[in-house]
Amino acid sequence: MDKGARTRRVEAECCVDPVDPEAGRGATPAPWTTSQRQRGGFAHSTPFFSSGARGSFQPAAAVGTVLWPALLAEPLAQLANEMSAPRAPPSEATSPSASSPTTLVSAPSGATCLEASPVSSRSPSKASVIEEHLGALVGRLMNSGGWVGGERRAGAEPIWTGRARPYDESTLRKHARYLARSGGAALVARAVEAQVHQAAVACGGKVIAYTDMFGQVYWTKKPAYAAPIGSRGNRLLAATYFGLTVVRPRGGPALAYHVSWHKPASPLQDALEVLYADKPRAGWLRSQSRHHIWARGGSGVATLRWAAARAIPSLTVSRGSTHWTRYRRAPKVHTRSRLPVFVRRDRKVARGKPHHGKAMQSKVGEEGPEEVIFPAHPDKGRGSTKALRYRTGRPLTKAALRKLDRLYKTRWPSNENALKALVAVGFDRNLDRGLVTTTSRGIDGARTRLQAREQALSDEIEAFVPTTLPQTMQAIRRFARKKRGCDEQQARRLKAPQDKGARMPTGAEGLCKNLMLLMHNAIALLLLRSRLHQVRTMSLGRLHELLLGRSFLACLEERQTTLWIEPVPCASERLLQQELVRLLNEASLSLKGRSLLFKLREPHGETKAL
DNA sequence: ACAAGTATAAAGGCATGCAT
DNA sequence: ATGCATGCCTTTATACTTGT
Repeated sequence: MDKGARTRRVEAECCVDPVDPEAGRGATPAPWTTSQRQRGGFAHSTPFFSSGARGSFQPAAAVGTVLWPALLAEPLAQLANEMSAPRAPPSEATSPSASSPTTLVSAPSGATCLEASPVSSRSPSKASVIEEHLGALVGRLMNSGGWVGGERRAGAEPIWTGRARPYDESTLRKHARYLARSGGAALVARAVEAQVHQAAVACGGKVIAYTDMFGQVYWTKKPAYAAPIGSRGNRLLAATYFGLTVVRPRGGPALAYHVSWHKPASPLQDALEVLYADKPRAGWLRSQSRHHIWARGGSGVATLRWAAARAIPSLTVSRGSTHWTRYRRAPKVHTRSRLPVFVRRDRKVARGKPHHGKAMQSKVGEEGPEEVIFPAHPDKGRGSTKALRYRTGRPLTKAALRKLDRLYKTRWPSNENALKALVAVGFDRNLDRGLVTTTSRGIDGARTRLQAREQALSDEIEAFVPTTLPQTMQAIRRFARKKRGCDEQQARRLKAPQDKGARMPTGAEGLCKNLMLLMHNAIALLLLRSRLHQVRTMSLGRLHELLLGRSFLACLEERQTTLWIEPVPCASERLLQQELVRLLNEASLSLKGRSLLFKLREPHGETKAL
C-alpha cells in the first residue's frame, strides 16, 4: 500500500487535495495520508482504534510551503552550493560562478560549464539535495509549532520536491543539525548580510542600525541558568538571550541584519561586541550606518566607552531624567516647539581618550561622544520642563538634533516591531534543546572584574617607588590586603556551583533563525513594491493570516503551477489578499523550472470548479 | 556498502487548569 | 496574580528500511 503511494507520480496533470489546517479533521485525506507513520502511539497495524482517532496524520497545505522556496530560490541555491563545498572554512565563499551547475543542463554552453568547474563536478547532486532540504525548511519555519507542526502543514511539499510525501520531521531536523554543525548558520548569516547590502545599495543611501536583546524562554526540568524575561513579567526563567540587529535604509523597510546568541542575563554590550567582532561586518556598519541606535540597557559608561573606542555613531538614552530649565549655556538648536536643546561633551565617556588639551586637538574633542539634553515632551511646550539625556557617539547634525526624539523613537517601528513580528511567526521557538553545563553570565562578569582588579593591583605595585621605610612598609601592607581581597573573591567565585546548563548556539536553531531573517527581508522587500500602505507595512503575522498560512488547491501543468488560494471571508481583507497575489505574480516566481501562478479562489461555493 | 529517509520508544517540554 | 501538578505533544536517540 505504501509502495503504491510511493511510486505514484505527482507529475501527472492533477490537483492536489490539500486540507484546510483549521477545518482539518473531516476532509478527504490526501493520497499520501496512507503513510504508515501514525503519531500518538497508535500503530497502523493495530485495528483496535478507529482511524479517525486523535492520532491520525493529516497533512495540510499552506501557501508558505510552496511560496518560500520559490521566493528564496536564488539565495538558497547559492547557499546549497557553498554548503556542499568540501570543508571550506566558513568565512570563505566559493567561486562566483558557483550557482551555474544547478541550473538546467540542456543549454549548449552547459557542457563547457560543467568542465570548467571540475572541482564541483561531483557536488551538484549533493548541492541539489541540500537545496531541497533548505527549501523544505523555509517552507515550514514560519508556523506555529515546532518540527512536527511544520511537517503537519507541509502537505504541499511534494508539489515541488516530486517526492511521494513531505519530508519526515526527523529527517529535516537531522539535516538541519548537520548543516548547522558544519558551519551552515554562518553561511546563511553571510547571505543575510549580502541581501541587506544589496537592498541598501538599491535604496541608495546610508542606513540606521538598531540593536536590541530579547530573552527566549526555555522550560526545563534540568538545572539551568535563569534570567528575567520581559514578556513573562520579568520572572526568572531558564532562557537564552538573543541580540538582534536591524537595519533600515532611508525610505526602505526594516531589514534584519544579524542575530547573535548569548547566555542568560547577558547585557546588550555582548550583542554589540559579537556584531562588531567580525571585521567585514564592522566595516560595513561603520561605512554604511548614519546612526546605531540602542536601548537604555546599553547606555552605561562601560558600553559607551567601548563604542567610542570603535568610533561607532551610537545613539542611546540614559536612565535618569533631568529638567531642561536647569541648563544655562547657549542651546545648540531649538525643537520645533521652540524649546532649547543643549549639547555638551560627554566627559565620563570621553575620559581616558586623547583629550583636547590644546587648541590643535579641539577637533578631536568635537568628534567625541556627547550628551544631549532634549525636552521629554517637546509638543507640550514650556509647560513641561522634563528632559531626557541622550548620549551620542559622535556629534549630530543640527537637523538631527532638532528632531532627536523622533530619531530615537524610530527604534520602535524599526527594531522592536520587527522583532515582535518575527516572534509572532515563531522566531522564539526552541528548535534545539541541548544544554551544555557552563558558568552563568554573572560568574563570567565577576571573573572579568576580578581580572581587572588584579591587573590594577599589579600595575600599582609596579608603579610604586619606595621612599622612606615606613612608607614602604605601609604600602606592602596595603598590597597584601588587596591581594587577600582578590583571593577571597576568587575563592567565593569558585565555590559557586558551575554545573548548571545553558543552551548554546551549536544546534539547528541558529541556522533556522538566520533563515528566518532571510525570509523576513525577502518578503519585506517584496511588499515594499505595493502601492497600498497597509501592504507595505504589513507584519509577518498578518501576512501569515492572509497568505502564507492559507490553504490552497494546486493545478500542476507541464510548465506552470497554479495555486488557487483560499480567500479570507472578510471582503476588505480580501482586497489586501488580492494585492498580495498581484505582487506575487508580478515577481514572476518559479520553482523547479515551473513558473508559479497565484490566483484567489472565489469566496463562496464555486471552488468545485477545480 | 553506503547514505537517505523513516519508525518508534523514552525523555521531557510546554500549556493548561487548579489551588492558593 | 502566582505557583504547582498534570498530561498531551514534541523532541531525542537510535534502530531499522529502502534505494543506489
